Amino acid sequence: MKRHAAGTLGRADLGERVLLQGWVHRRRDLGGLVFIDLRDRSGIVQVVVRPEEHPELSEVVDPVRNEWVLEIEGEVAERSAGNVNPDMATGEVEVNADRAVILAQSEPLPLEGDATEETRLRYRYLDLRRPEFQRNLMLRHRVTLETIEHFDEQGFVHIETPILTRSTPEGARDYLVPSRVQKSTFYALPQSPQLFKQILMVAGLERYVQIARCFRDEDLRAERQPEFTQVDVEMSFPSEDELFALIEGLFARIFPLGGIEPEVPFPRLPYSQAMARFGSDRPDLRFELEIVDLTEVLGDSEFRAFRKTVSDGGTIRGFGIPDAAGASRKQVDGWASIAQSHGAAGVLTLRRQNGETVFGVKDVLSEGELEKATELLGLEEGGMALLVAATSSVAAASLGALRVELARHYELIPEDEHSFVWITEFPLLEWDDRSERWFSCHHPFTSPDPRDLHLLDSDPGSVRAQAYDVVMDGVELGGGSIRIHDRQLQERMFEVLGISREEGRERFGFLLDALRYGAPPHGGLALGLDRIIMLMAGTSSIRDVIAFPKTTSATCLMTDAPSAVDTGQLRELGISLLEPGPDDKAKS
RNA sequence: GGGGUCGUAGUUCAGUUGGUUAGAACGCCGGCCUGUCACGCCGGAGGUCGCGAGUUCGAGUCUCGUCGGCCCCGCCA
Repeated sequence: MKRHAAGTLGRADLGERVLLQGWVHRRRDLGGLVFIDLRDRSGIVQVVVRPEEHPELSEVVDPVRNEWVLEIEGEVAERSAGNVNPDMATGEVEVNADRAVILAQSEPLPLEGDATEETRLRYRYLDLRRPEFQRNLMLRHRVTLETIEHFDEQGFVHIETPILTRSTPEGARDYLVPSRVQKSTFYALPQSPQLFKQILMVAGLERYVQIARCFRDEDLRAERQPEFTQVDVEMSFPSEDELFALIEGLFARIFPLGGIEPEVPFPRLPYSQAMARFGSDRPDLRFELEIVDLTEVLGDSEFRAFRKTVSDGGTIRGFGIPDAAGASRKQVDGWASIAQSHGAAGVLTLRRQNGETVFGVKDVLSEGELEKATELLGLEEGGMALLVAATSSVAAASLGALRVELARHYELIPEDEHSFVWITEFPLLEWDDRSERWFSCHHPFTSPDPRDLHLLDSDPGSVRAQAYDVVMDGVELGGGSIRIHDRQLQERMFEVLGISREEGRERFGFLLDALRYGAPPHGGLALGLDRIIMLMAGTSSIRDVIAFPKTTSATCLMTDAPSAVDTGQLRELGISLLEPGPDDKAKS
């Protein structure tokens, strides 16, 4: 007999003989009557065992406990009116069992629904049994399929690129894999298939897509794992508009699977504006709290901290929050420490109460200054503004973080709304004080904006890139750029980045070579699949949409990876350890 | 690398100013129960208070160190 899906049974199956196989979700033994909620991937159905009618069956079922695996045969029956369970998808019916086989026993689970994440990660296979996890993984499956199909329809080809590749020590730290055959050399796991996809364009594939695993040996966050999945895209002869439309089309197709209907096309916001108005290159636009520049208005005030900041080239910025004037000293202190963690000295408040604006520090601002600030901040009765005086980047970072914190605190975020936005015109380069050189904001193959090309030598910091990010609800979902396809320009970029001719040859020679043989204009982007699913599933950590994620210290609690290896393996690789491992048992 | 927070029964937690035998719920074990659906009722077992030092007559509680989970900063071209 064919196996039936427990969660799909209903009135349509009345009188049907069914075979069920699944887990005992819960067992209720009333003595002369036993109920078993049997669960499989599709859901749960109630099975009834009547010892009086089937004594032999009763004997089988008697020792059964939660999470044992059973095979049940029986007939689908209607529940009498008073016994219907309206909270259950299959609540109108039940299965009268006449045969039962124990397929597997189970010890009591070391885990309940509300277990700590540590316990849940150790017994991941048990946690994954929970319906919400199964839903998340099935959603991920669906989105992956739809994504590949979307790109297929647009003429893209799914191509796999190497996992064992070469280290390109610009950017994130590489995961290294020692070569046994070539002693003392290492492969690196790809941080992204960047160079390969560009080379595929040179190879004439024109349109490439890959569901690609990427690896970065950097510290973790709720939305960052050492290995993660990108929807990696590259196309020849592109325009930004075409690329944007392609991704908007994808989002319009996949997000409804999570009950979200994006409005296309997405608005576009230049990076400089995003930083100035929202203090972030991934602004959450579901709420206002827009940042205002008060340098002009307050820079000349009696308040010494303001004067000093401005004379040192800094700025004074802030934003107003309606109905926040009643915030306690303790709350403001908490916000100050958020600003401090981003490098600011603290925060200052402006409160609008009883028709006048009061600054946190008494008697240092003139009435005119207060008036102008009130107007610029849009402060109304009962409102409060938080101000930060600092360098432009510290002010932006602090206020950007506070903007999100305050919106959460005052519940200004409409959780059922969503905002998609393209952040465009990223800077090409960023100065690093420590190593005293320019670094690429995106990567060294990003094309400068042709309009700014003439500034490349005279004022590299103000050159814009043909680079863009796509952002949803304050989360960066992906980013990309139009690439350099001209060898001379690429070599010039290396020069600006302080990468010598020899160095460039050694690290990226194959790309430079490829660019000599008719490289088409090309560009693309990569989307963080884990983050997309996370937002669709409505969770706040990508661990919830990855079957086997790692902890914040990059370990796997289930497998205990990474682990020490025996000395024989190391010897074969020509490796000796400077420090003994954590559980170095000197296995040999 | 830095900051915050948590770690007590199989699980989730409570545990007062340091003071007798460390509690609860769920789970587990035994018994009863024919319409339950978080079934109910009666009884029982279960603890290296993450680990290691220290202070003290006495430490789950205080101090230092250490390990681990989570969040954040740095980092993530």
